[in-house]
Amino acid sequence: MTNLWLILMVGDLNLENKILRDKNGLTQEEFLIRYDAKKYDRPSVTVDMLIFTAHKVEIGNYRKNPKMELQLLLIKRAEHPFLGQWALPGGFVDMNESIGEAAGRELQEETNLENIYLEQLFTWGDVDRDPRTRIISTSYIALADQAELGIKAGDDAADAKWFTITYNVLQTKKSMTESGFRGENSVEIALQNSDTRLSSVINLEKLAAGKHFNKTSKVVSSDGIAFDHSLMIENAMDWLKSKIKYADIAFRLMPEYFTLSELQQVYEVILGEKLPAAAFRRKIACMVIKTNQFTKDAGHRPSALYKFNVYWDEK
Amino acid sequence: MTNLWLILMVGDLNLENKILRDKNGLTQEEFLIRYDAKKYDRPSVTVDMLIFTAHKVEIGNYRKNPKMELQLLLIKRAEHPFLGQWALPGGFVDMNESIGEAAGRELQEETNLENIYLEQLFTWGDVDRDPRTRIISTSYIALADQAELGIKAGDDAADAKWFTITYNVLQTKKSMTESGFRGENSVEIALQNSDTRLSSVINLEKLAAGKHFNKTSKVVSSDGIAFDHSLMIENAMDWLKSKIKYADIAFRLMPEYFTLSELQQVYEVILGEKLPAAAFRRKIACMVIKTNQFTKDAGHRPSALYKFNVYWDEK
DNA sequence: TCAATAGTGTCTATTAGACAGTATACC
DNA sequence: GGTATACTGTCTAATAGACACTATTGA
Repeated sequence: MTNLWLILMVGDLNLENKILRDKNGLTQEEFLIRYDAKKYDRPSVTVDMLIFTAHKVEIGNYRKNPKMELQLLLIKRAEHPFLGQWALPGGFVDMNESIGEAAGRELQEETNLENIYLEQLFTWGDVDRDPRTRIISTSYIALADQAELGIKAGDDAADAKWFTITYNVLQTKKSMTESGFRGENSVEIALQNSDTRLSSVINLEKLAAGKHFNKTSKVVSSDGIAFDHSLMIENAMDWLKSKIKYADIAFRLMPEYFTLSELQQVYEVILGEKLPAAAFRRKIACMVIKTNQFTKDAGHRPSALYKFNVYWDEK
Repeated sequence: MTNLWLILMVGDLNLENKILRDKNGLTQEEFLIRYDAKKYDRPSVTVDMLIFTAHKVEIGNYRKNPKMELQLLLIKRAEHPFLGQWALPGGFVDMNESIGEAAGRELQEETNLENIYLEQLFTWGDVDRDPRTRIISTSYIALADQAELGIKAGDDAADAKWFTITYNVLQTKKSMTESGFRGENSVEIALQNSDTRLSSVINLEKLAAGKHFNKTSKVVSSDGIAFDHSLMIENAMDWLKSKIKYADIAFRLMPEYFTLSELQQVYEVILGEKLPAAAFRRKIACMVIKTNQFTKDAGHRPSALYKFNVYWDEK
């Protein structure tokens, strides 16, 4: 049934193919009827979701601004393999949905949110990355505003929880080789919530020889994080750190109205460094629109509320 | 056999899992023995290679510098589907190789080159993107120096040929909507060699509403290009255009020794615009090392030869 | 009044683009 | 000498960081 429909569609799109015959004398229609999709072993395909949000934590001082934290949604595995460990939300791609649709569906199942920022990051295809069978997985990043979030556990999840994530550079090494150099960085991904702390150490190596180089990342230790998900998390953090410099991804973590201080804190928690306030305000001025609203009860001078300027990029 | 080995490996890596039992009372080992990988239909997985090189074309004037062109390797399909049309080199991922290894293998089969720049771009997972069966494909970009290239046809290829590629913005439209705006660009990907011209027009739409936006790309016409490969090509060109601004990818297209004018031409052909020479030289000064060699027989003032500075990024 | 943050103004150093001007080969 | 390209110097405008300064609230 499905096969027949496909043949018709392709036939329509490529009229000239109707008369072409291959080395066996078959037309495209005849070829497709005979095509045996089960001829080769096939891997399973899944999507894994990196759902981030920015979370304000109140500090016990009425004067002080709340502290901004970056959070990631993880699910405690209720099934083998990695039973009891924490994993990224995700699941198998159905045969009748695109991988982007699968990502959207998983996101909806976990957060009840549609229409939020969602982007494909990377496809993980190591042979032994899943002990069940050969599974290839595409990671997607989703950025959500805390205000509109609600959490619903998926069917293979005992528990879904937000973890505050920090990216700690433990060590950077540089050494010369005969033909180039070797750079070795080791970073810790720490995930913390009220009752659990997860941690993974990853070694990032850059090996340059002549005009070529090789980059590898290896898990040194992974405490409580399932599969190769600590690599996916490191990859996503790295993506955030670099993309925030030239794109508007920080705004996907903000509510509709926000202060420039809150926005700056989001930049700082992702980049892992303090930024000079005056320069920051000048630089993002073109990306925001000032409203005539102000914060209240701040314990100090109130702050103007801003909105994202959707047009900032369109000269 | 394979299953058993996996179980042992996972057992070793996750000692605490040995005693954990799931809701059916199974240990991880027992679960994995019972796991039926054939339970669900699975898509096929392939890799598609975007192999680029920079090619100098002599001009019939002894004084004039040769013109730099960007070239892409395509293969004329000898089999259904899309028999007789041109496609990116690629193939199925074997069950015992990672997708990165599959990309490296395909690259080696097509160009006889190993150890050249290779990076994953995007995974294409639309349900109907291949008329044979559900096929998910990951595109990889490879950048090669023309000097070290040799071409060998693959087994499903009647012919492998280099095409000069140009990226032509046909139209840009911006219009306001109630809640945001719509940006519509239409670009032509033209591929030309001595006896064939291929062309595809693609519509890129950016739809912004409130703080959210959606990007879509659609093939308007595709003349002689198989599958969704014109989308892959547009995606790769876009990637080149943006990444060349902050990374050292241009050098992957250069031979070991090159002039700054040649380098500038590579930037210009990728960006599709002329650059001011003085500013260009200042900006890339930190990425190159001047040698004491010069070009000869140029018909005009000779040019100093430079090498890539592998350390440029490592403060 | 003061603690804490919000927000602005100015100086300096850096850098990109504009553009003119000099240099040097080959015919 | 003329053509084409190689390469440099200088002016200007824009911008990031440094830093000092002012503004505004709640307790």
